[in-house]
Amino acid sequence: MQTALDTTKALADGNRMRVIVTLFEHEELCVCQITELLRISMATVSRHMSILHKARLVQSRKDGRWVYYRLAETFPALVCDWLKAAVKDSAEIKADRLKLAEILLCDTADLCQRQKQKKRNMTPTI
Amino acid sequence: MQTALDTTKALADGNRMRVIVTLFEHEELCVCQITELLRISMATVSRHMSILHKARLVQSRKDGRWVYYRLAETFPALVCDWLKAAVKDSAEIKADRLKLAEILLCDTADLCQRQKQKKRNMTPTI
DNA sequence: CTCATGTTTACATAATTATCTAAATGACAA
DNA sequence: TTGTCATTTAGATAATTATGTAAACATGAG
Repeated sequence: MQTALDTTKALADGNRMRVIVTLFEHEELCVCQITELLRISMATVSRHMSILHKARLVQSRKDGRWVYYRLAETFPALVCDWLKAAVKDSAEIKADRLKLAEILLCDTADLCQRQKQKKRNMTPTI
Repeated sequence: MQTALDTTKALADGNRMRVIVTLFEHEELCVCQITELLRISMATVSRHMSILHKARLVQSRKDGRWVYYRLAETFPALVCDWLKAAVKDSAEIKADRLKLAEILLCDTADLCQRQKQKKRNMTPTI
């Protein structure tokens, strides 16, 4: 039962579900692209991807300094079919689709820069 | 996406998953039968069933003082098929199968009594 | 109605999970 | 090597979830 439970637990988080659904439509995404999509810290994205990986829902490929994630071949086909249908009309998912189209227009390296940029532009508190 | 998320969250707990899998094989179960199976407090069982109900995975029927739960017609068929296959060889689920066979031999009323009995037999701490 | 009984809800607490910042790791580039 | 950059891991904290006890609710029996 643990394996099935790992699967449901991995999918029981909004951010992780958004990543999975996005991967239905885009072969692979690197961490900084996902970070830009979800707008949470890169460290948190990394932890989410690790949970998805341990549940064997995604697999990763390292290309230089970048790590790309894609759906794993072990992703349960029936769950995949169900989820695709279940989120078809979701407003949140539609918004992600548009957002990702924008993100894909950017160069990957620029995206990562953008993360840093945000930090530098932070108005110091106090 | 929220509906899909409610589904995965509802299934992302060991006790709730055990109940669902048990309901694959038994048309309906009352709260005290589930309580006896899971060996947690009746109040907690009630909350778990409420979560499953809100996610539209189970439906309930009231018969006098008893409440019976069964799989809902809205339970996603693909998830059902996946889960059945995924837990087929689970030791935990097999044990539940045996345990439930025992439970079904008892009269429903007696089962509830048994819960009380346990309390009375508790050796008082200090 | 009153009482006993099965279930649910309220409240408090323990356990788990999500998140951030900062430090560590691994890989390319100069 | 040394520095820089993308990612991961550590450590701390906030938020969520699971659980038990006790009180409230609902229903059948006398």
